[in-house]
Amino acid sequence: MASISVPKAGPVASEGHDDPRDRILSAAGQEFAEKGFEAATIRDICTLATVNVAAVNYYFGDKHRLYIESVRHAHEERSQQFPLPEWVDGTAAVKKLRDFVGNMLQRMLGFDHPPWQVRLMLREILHPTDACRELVEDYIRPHFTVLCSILDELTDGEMSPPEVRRVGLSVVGQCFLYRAAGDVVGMLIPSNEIENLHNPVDLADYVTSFCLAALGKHPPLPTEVLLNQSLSAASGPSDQDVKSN
Amino acid sequence: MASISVPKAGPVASEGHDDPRDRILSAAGQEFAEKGFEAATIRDICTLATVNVAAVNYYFGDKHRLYIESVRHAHEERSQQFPLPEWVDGTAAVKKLRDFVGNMLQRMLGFDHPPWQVRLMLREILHPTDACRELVEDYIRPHFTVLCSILDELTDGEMSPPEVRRVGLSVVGQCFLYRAAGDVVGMLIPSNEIENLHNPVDLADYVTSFCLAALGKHPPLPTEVLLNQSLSAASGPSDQDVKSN
DNA sequence: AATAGATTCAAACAGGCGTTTCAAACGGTG
DNA sequence: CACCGTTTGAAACGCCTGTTTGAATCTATT
Repeated sequence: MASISVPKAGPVASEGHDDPRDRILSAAGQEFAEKGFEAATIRDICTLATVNVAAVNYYFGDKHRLYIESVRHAHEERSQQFPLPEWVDGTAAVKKLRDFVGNMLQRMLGFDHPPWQVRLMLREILHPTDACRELVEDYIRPHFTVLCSILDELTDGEMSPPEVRRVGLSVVGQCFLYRAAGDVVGMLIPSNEIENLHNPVDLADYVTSFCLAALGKHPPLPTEVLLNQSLSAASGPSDQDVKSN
Repeated sequence: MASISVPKAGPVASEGHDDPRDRILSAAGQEFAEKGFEAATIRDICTLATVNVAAVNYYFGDKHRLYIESVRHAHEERSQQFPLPEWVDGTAAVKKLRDFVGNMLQRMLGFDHPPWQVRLMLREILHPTDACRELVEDYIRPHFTVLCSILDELTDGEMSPPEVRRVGLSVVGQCFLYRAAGDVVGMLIPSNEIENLHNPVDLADYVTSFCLAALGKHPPLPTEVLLNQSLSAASGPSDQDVKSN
């Protein structure tokens, strides 16, 4: 009784995408991302995954453990899709910052509709549950650490680590708003303006410029056209294709 | 049948705080804020409000309309608690910006634990439902408009309205991160650092300085001690009071 | 082919949910 | 007091939830 049979808990578990376990994980991620833990139902998940309701209990034990696993699955997948940029030695810190911001915005906002993985992770960030700590340590902290090291390099150690972290949060915050409160932003800003100024690419240029100007590494802001050009020109292997290695 | 009896829909509805309708509204706000729409149960709400379950149907019709009303109730209460700052003619734009940011952070982060009103509104911002549009028009847009006018004044019209809005979102985003993703921020930053650098007052100084520096209205960033002093000194009457102790 | 285990399935379970019912209690008015 | 509309109360109604059951089916080894 109750001894949740763990059928394939071994390391070699899921490869084929028609593995029922994978299908459940994927369906659960989408449902949890869209409706949240409470509102998503096991029946809907199983219908979407074309498996019987009992399969959830069979593979994961219960709904809560399915949720935990689906969050892990989501951020592992997303890590592979958008790996951290890597730069050759000697890359200018300014370019690194622009690449990083571009990568972060691409990851957060996506090209079109952001995939369910991002929305699921966002839910966990906004209303943390057990799955949060792992998400932070495996996914968020590594990214944030890279950002801080870029900022530190950029300012030649003029700022203390705590100050660097604060600036890092400023950078993240500017991007995060669009992801977390995107609907409200869309209500505050005319739609044509959103396309022109608030798309991932232009936003990356803008946020970078804003940050550089604040740090005194660039002229003050209302000179964006020039900055856009210089930054776009400077960005060799552009965003999104970061995984050039 | 089903003609939801609206007992006191008239203008003079609720004053005394032992009005059952008010008690339900308050209890519902807390429950919805803490658990979300789906997870909050009418039975728990009614227990908290010390009324019978039937009272919800009697006063509000159903759970959904109770939710809508509780969101409205929350942002109306919060608007009174933290009204927009008002300045005498001739107040420096720099000071206005600092006041505005301070007010926003106090409203978002509160002195200690943010009250349920803020958390309920946050839920609506993050996962908008029917109640969102009203929240935006009555609460968020007025604030954002004030911020934009301050930024416009600050830059002497050097920036176009769209550019001003973009800078406005940068300011909001930096504050919003702490409210929406506060738990994750707490995991990324050492706790003593949070108290020292990430409290509402110091954050207001920092965000203001960051923005001013980016706009070229102040020296670049790593000179915060000086800026802090000048800004704090400049802040005359209001600041909604940051509890002067 | 036979066996043993892993996996799937339809069906049912107990419990909690939002909502409704209808009678009792209330409170001001003739 | 008797009246009547308003408000409260305990109990019940379906419905849907997560979970479990036990038999049927598949898969691979003997």
